[in-house]
Order: sequence, then structure tokens, then C-alpha cells
Amino acid sequence: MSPRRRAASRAKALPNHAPLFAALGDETRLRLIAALCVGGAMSITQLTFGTDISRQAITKHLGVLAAAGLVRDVKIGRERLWEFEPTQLDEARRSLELIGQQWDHALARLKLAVESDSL
Amino acid sequence: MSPRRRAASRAKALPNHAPLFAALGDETRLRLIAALCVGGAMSITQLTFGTDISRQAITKHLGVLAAAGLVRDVKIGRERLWEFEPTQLDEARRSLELIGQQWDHALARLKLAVESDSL
DNA sequence: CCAATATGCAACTTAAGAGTTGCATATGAA
DNA sequence: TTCATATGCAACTCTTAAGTTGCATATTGG
Repeated sequence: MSPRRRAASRAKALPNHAPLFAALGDETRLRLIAALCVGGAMSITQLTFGTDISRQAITKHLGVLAAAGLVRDVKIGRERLWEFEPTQLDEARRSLELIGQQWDHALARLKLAVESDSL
Repeated sequence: MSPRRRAASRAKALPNHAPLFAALGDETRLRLIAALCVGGAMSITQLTFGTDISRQAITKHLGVLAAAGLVRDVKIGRERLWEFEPTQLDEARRSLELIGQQWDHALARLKLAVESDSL
């Protein structure tokens, strides 16, 4: 290792979006989001249909998504309708874009350095 | 539940990006990405610096990131340099955008339906 | 009211993830 | 060559996450 140790911790803490991505990091949950997003608000039972896992499992996943702010629920009579909440998804998108931008900047700097070296 | 059961499975399988998001869903790994993205290629030892976890833990995280295609490594002598790989990150961004678009379309359809109802 | 529907709560099992420790191997430099 | 550095491999612990089962509660429709 070189004498100039560049610590991982030096990087600007891209916010704590880890839990958000973690919420997206499950196939079942991605499907739920897609279903709510395309089909509008749906009940737990509706969301369970066509799935090979139990209603309670779906409930848990909805809980995870809600904790991440990706969905929210409204009680209607004996039903509980869940709907997609786009805010946090946009947030996630933005943070990915930010990383991409930082990378582009780093590339540009590298290129400059190389060019000025080879002159 | 209504007679018209709208199955979660009906939603167009937004590709299997779950593992990709799962790879992003860890604070340590997000930090690693940020570090590589800002600081360029780095060795495991460098990446471990300033972290409160062991080198082996970092190695494992790098393995996860590599499996998701977010980083790649190059062996240089006795060192192994890791660098950020933007392709999959773009992919993740695109899939988030896709979800957002589907949501917007769904909203537009809903609005239309409501308006034509209230006429 | 009563039966069917929709959901909630809690305990439990199983498996995966994060992290550690210990030791082995490879390479660079004095 | 010899030592220090950089990494690899493997076994192990601990915690969390996913999913299940069983039973309780609430609401709606006839």
C-alpha cells in the first residue's frame, strides 16, 4: 500500500440512503411496487394474489416499503389500501445521479492529469 | 376484496434488479462506491483505512459489489486495485426512472377517469 | 344477527448477511 | 535471501430477514 493512504471514510457521506436501496433490494418488494405503481391502490389480499407467498409475508414486505417511505396506506372500511409514494423513489434516483456525476468529474480530472503529464 | 382481483404478478416484471439494489442497500458498500468513485482505483488496504471493520469484511463487500457489476478489480503486482464500474449504476437509475414513468402514466389515466366521471 | 371476508398479532423456523479470527501465500524491497 | 506488506481462504459467531402457522379481531352483506 502506498504511503498516501486514501481512506474510504474520506468520501462525502452520500446520505443514509442505504435503507432505501435495501428496501428496493428484494424481488417481491419490487413486484409490489410495480403492481401498485401500475395498478393504483390495492388491498393486501389483492396484492397477495398471484404470489406464491402468504398474505402475512406480503404484509411484512409492505411494512418494509412503508418504513422506507415508498408506499403508504389508507384504511377503507375493513380493507387497507396501499398506494405507491413516488417521493422517496425520486430521492433514490437523485442519489444515483449524484454518484454518476461525481464519477464523471473524477474521470475528467484524471484525463486532464494524464494529458498534462504526456505533454 | 373486490371481485376483480388485480394480481401483483400481473405487473410487468421489472427486470431482476433486486440484487443490484440489494448490493446498494448497505451503508458500508455505499461508502466504498463513493470512495472509489471520487478517489479512483484503490487497493483493499486503502479502502479499509478509516473504517471500523476488518479488511476481510471489506473484501466481502467488494465481492458483493463485484457480483452486482458495480466494481471490478485489476491485479497489479501484489496489490489488487478496485475501480468503480458505472454501467450497472446507470442501469439501476434507468429502472427507477421507468417505475416513475409508469406511475406518471397511471396517474394520468386516473385523472382522466375521474374527470370523465364528474362530467 | 350470522357467516364470510379482510386484516392484525405473535411465536416460531430457517437461511442469509455481516463481521471476526487464524493461518497461508505471494510479492516487493533492502 | 529475508522481512514486511498485501491479499486469499476457511471456519465460526451473531444478528437480521423472510416466510410460515395459528389464532384473534373487525367489518360487511344478506
